[in-house]
Amino acid sequence: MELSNTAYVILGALHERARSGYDIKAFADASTRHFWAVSYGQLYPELKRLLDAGLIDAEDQPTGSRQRTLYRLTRLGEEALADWVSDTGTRPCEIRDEMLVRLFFSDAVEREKRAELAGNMAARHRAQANGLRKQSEGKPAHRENAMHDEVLQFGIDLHEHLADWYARLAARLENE
Amino acid sequence: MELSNTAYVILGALHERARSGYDIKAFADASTRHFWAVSYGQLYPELKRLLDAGLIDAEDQPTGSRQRTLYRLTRLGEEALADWVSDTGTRPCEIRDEMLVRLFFSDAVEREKRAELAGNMAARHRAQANGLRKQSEGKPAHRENAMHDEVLQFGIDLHEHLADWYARLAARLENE
DNA sequence: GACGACATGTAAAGAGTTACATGATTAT
DNA sequence: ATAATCATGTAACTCTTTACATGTCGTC
Repeated sequence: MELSNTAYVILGALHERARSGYDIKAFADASTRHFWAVSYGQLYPELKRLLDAGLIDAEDQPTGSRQRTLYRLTRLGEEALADWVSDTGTRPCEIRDEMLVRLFFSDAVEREKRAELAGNMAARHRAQANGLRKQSEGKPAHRENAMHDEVLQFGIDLHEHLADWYARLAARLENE
Repeated sequence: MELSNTAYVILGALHERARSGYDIKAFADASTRHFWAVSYGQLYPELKRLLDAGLIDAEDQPTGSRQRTLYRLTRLGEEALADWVSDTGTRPCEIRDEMLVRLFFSDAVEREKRAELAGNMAARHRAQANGLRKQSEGKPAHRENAMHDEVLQFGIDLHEHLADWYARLAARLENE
């Protein structure tokens, strides 16, 4: 049975430790968000599917009268995750950037608008780089999750590159 | 009435000149594809909506008995496009990269697999950079569409950056 | 007592892809 | 001839977001 990529993000989150749905969401927001976002609308139905498929187990663990379901990987789930990660086949990297579409068609508007748009894009990526950097400063490196740190650094470098690129463009457009 | 971003890509394509649906798709594939892809499944229904909304005109222009509908912007469509491009407000840049998700969780597999994955990602972006470069080599610069060339160069630089980044990671993982 | 974090979920809508179906024209 | 390109479209499906609904726990 085919699993969605989001399902594998869930399996990956549970590979580290048992988590609640809320916790999985928090994990994704704090780590995969910049290249794979997950919303509650997908998360909870997906957890049900993974449970039915026997890839995860559920355990009730309420705090007082606040309900809480802890999920953990089954051996089957562990295997499914390992198999999936082992596939090194090429897949497309999808980018959808509304501001870049506007920039692409911005010959239709005045130079000032174009420069402003480019400047805002630079700021957007600078902010994102800073947000990711703040994440990386907090926690010490874990040997068993070295790739988590690599990918975080990847995001910082990427958004720094993008911020620099748009800043240069904005400067050129301002002095045109 | 709210238009989708894809609708604006269509308006933008028609801003340059009148085009058929097929031609709009070819334009998008050759220019906006690397940051905003468009499929036939969206394109033709969207053309109908834009027609109903009065933002574009349709003219029948068959070649022999092969049907062909040429679309062009109305004044209303021209205004809608200019208004949309003039909005410099910040919008998120969405990235969804399945291979990067695998890389993120690849602590679960052997070093060789990790290195192979990173190497394949480097190759993927190198190929994409080369594809975009080929596009840019063909045609001479047009003053009235300067931003088209800027955004194309943006794509080349971006994928070159990504290819370099993953190549360095792959090298590090191989020598670990 | 109020606020922020913890916690679970659904319904509806929207966006987008894939696969299919059909047929004409042009270049090799 | 036959393959590539030009050309139009739909149906089914998948994915994802948004908005809503509900309630608890810990802290200021």
